[in-house]
Amino acid sequence: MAELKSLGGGEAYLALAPGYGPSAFAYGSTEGQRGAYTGSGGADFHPGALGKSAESSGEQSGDEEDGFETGVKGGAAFEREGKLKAAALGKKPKEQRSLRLSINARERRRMHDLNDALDGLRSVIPYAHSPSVRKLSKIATLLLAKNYILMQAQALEEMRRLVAYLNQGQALSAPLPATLNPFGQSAVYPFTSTALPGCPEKCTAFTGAASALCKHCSDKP
DNA sequence: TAGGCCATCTGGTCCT
DNA sequence: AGGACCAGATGGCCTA
Repeated sequence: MAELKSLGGGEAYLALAPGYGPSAFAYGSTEGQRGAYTGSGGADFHPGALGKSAESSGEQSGDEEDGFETGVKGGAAFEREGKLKAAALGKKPKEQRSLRLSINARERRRMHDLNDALDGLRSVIPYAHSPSVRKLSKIATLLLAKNYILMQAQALEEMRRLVAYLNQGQALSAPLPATLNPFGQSAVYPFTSTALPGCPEKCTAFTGAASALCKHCSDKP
């Protein structure tokens, strides 16, 4: 399984473990050649209909074709098992098959929704969106998103500290302490509860309103 | 050809 | 009972 690189101060926050890095996605093929729901069973799934609402509401009429005529795994086995189970449940094989098709369609829709959500996630992750670059895999998307969130939280924390520091009336020309250097290695994992001296008064005094960047101000009721 | 990634089917489990 | 969620299995496509 992929291992995330630790999130250090100036480290590339979107780094992925080997095999999930950008180079792994830059091998030319454009998306759509694969992963367009043309898998083993999807006999007549419409590749263009990736829209969630369209997918979810107007379920394709190809459910009846679900794998049974396309040689997909489980066809004959299912027929056999279906008959057995149908007998056990007191249902006709036809009803059982219909139920199975319905379940399959539901599961397919669920997975499509999941993929739509992943597409949405990809769209907000900063990486090379280019026709020449293959889209992120699912696992890479999740790992990248995690790192991105951590990076954002860290940047927010740095900003809070910077604001608190400036609010203390320090001269801007003074060298920035190492703990406030956004590019330093002293970054602390987000959501630290470090007290900011004088923050409650100074934030409001300086801006006239509680600072949205100040953890303590935003924590105030 | 092996390995990675993916879509789909399927049965089981849990929840409403 | 029906739906949602999950994990395993299977087979297809693509790249190195």
